[in-house]
Amino acid sequence: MKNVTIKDVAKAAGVSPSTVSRVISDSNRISEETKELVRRTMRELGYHHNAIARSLVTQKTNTIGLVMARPTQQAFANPFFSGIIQGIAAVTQKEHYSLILSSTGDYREEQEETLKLFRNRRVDGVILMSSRRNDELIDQLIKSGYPFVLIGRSPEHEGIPIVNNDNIKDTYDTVAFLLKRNYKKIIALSGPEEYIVSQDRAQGYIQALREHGNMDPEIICVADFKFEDAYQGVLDYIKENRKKFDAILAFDDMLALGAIRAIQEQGLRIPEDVGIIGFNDEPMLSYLKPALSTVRLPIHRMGEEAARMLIKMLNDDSYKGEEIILSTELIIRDTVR
Amino acid sequence: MKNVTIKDVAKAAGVSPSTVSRVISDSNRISEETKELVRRTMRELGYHHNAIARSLVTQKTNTIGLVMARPTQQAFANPFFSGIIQGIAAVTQKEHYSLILSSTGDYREEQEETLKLFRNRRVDGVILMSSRRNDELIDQLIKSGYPFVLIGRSPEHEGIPIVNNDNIKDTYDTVAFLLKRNYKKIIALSGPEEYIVSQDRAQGYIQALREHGNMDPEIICVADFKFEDAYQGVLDYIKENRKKFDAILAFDDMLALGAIRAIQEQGLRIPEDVGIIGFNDEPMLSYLKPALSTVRLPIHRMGEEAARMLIKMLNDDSYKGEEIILSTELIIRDTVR
DNA sequence: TAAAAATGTGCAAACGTTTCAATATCATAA
DNA sequence: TTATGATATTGAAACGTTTGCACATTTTTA
Repeated sequence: MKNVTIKDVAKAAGVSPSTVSRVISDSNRISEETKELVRRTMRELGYHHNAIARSLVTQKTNTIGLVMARPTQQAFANPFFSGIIQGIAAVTQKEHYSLILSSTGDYREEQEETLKLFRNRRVDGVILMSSRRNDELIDQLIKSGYPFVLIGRSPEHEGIPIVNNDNIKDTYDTVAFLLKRNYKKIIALSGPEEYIVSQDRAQGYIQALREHGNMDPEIICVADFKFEDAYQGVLDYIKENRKKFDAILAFDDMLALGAIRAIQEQGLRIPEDVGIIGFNDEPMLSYLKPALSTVRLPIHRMGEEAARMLIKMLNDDSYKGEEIILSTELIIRDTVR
Repeated sequence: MKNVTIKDVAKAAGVSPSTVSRVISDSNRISEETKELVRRTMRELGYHHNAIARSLVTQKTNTIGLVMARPTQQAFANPFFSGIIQGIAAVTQKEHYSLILSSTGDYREEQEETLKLFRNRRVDGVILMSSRRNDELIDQLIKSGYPFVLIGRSPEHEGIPIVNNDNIKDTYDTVAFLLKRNYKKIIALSGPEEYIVSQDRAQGYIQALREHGNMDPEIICVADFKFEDAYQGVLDYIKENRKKFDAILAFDDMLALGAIRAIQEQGLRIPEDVGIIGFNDEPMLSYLKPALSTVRLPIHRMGEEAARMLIKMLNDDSYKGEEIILSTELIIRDTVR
């Protein structure tokens, strides 16, 4: 019941361990007959390579890490992250990489955990699933020369490998669209402003309003990208201001869901009294009634591209990654007139 | 820029590598002064242990694998799995285990991948996120003596470590509840019957009807635990049978969502004309209108318990795991009268 | 005061690979 | 023939730990 090692195979086949190793890597310095013999022996003995031992000498783990960069609870509650993971998993699996998940309670801890992943040689690289202002983790990774790809962007770090959509432009366009549909007073509903994605969308929103010169921007910022927070936030806003808006642009579908709930509860009609557009296109919400209009992000694809890029970086020293900006699509369903 | 190893620390501190190693493991055979000295040296040199090298000798990876046992796409589309992962991640993180994600396109492939995880010594154990009839993977794992915990159950394998709810009973109770609320003709809406969870719920449903002796069971089986399939399935059923039911028990919230959509589209009212209950209590759906009534599973907790059990098995040879059956809670919201 | 026990440390082997450099074998060219 | 170069194979070191055993020193016991 002991593990079959390369040495066992070597002995049984009457060759040296180095030969067996070369057969495994299909080196062209080994004759066909020997290869055949060794392969047969491996099969007979039930040999399987030991990834640990291999990693020790090659200094590669063939593993990439996935760091949420959000509190676990929060991250998993939002289907956006599941989509990203799914995309990443598809690629890692195909490329024979393992995927390890790192997710902790808070940002500080996560930063530490991520660095440990590298220092303890558990991963060859990581994918960061979101970024915040002055992201120290990114500083550290760059300083240490640890390979990573960011899903999102970091204004303070020019030229790092990222996969993203153009949030400023996408938001700008969406606001412009709402104005064209004759909505007069559009407010924004954002998650925590420490995230770059919140900032970028806010910027696009503000810019669009300014350029169309017809009103002041107004952003409701809630504590988390969750419907509970959005629900409460919008409810409070309505009560305080006695309405005073006819459209909400939510920076996330979950937020949009909360907004819908609050609005309906106040007896306002969607989309007649208030129009709503979200972000992400969480599939489930297209089954809502009214079905949510939203800016569709190629979420799955973003995960794929990030994984592909990272793996390429790991295998080609001359490749330092790039900036991939994917385009989005405005999906209009029931929540705008 | 080279990696600081135990040897470097040893040299710098003027002790032997074994002493350094013993300081790391906080052996009580080392004097306090030596420990202090070595620790200081480690800090000064910026030492971090190499998990790979450690694993090679200890024959432990401190890593557990997560196998979906569902096609990737399907698994991630259902929030149930995110919840489980979240629970598992919480525990692994606390116990300093790494979590690796295995998910492939199909069952066959996944089986192979899972065994590889063990054979290539990447994991110490795995958590299986669901089971099917005559699950061969489970056979193999048992045969090879690889530690695992199943979330769910497998009728063919008595006494294996599992975390589950009592699906038969829970479904039975739910049907009984609907009957008490005076629903007369309850049909079931199930996912693929190859999954044990589908079978168990079907059994509970059938049993409840039989014992209350008032009608024949009728189960709509759709291809996947997804709303699209449920929507179409229920639509077809209504059209074929010109209704003929006043309640649907969906074996999953996603299915319930699809059912709601189909029913509303046919101009039937919920809950007056048709009552609906789902399974899982996906949080998002409580924000639906009408808010979904559902059997709440302690999803997060299930993940936690599974991880805890597995880790205990890995660290205590005498502990072979157990059967943890968690209780559920019927949450009544708007979709039943 | 000698023997026994406790305490602290080091040596060297082992974990299972990969890979550099060296060697053995054989056909080819001069 | 003999040197020349391919071709095929091997030996041994290295990757960074842990750990059983031996050794040396100190303390305790009788």
